[in-house]
Amino acid sequence: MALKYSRQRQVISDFLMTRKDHPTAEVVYKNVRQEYPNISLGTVYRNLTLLADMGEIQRLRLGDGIDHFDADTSAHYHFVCSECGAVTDLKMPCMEGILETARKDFDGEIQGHVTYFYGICGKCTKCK
Amino acid sequence: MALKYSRQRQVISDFLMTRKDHPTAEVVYKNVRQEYPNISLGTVYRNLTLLADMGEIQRLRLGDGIDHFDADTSAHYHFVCSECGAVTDLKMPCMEGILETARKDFDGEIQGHVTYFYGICGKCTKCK
DNA sequence: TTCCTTGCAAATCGTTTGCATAATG
DNA sequence: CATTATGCAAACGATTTGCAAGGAA
Repeated sequence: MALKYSRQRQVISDFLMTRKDHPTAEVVYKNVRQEYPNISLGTVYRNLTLLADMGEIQRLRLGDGIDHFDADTSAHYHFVCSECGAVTDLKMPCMEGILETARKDFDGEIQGHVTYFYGICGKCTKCK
Repeated sequence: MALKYSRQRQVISDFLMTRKDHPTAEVVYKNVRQEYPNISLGTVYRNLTLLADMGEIQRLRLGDGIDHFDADTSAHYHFVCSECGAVTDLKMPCMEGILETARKDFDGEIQGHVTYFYGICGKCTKCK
């Protein structure tokens, strides 16, 4: 399955690079559509999955049941606002040693961990 | 909305107490059905949601897109096997201070965090 | 020409909901 | 009797998939 170039994939990838708000497939679709009106939702999903599998982007599952995508593939943590659903990056360092701790007393191979934080974002806090 | 007793809710709750493998709604349904053949999937979902909202059980979102339920409501971490999907409890202590760390440099209110580990469980490691 | 990609629509999957009926307090 | 809960089936929202047509190597 050698990969072939596709304008659609390029546009999707480019769009994601410009955003740091971790958009959903639907949001990617709506935006890419402005510049590429014929693109279909299926194509967006297919390419997001493809890019994620290749490790070019990150798929985030943050508890709201909707997948979010992030062009920043470095290890970092996220915050999800329970009020507005906004997803933002946290500046905190990746927790080293957490895997070692988890491996203690565990039968099997622990490869990684997923962590995200939730609460009320700055914007929503002020609007109350 | 005063709660009224229901045999179905009781059976669902009882069943969950006997399991430590964090079953999905579907699994709860299939099992409860043996003892209560007329129960409907909708009722299972409604009651699981109800019990979770009351804090009697925990709803777990572990990245596989399917909700898992846990009768153990104490704070503890989980491991998900990428091979067979099994969910098990980890013995590691809850990470204190992680919220403090996350709050540094953050504009907004961080209320909690979700963490789970993934990899290959002991059973799957041996079967290769 | 090969075979990867697309657009479109239908299908899937987990979950929720409307409604008439049954059970609880 | 007033309400909450149920079974059933239809509705939902996010995502996937089959297929014939289009585009890249």
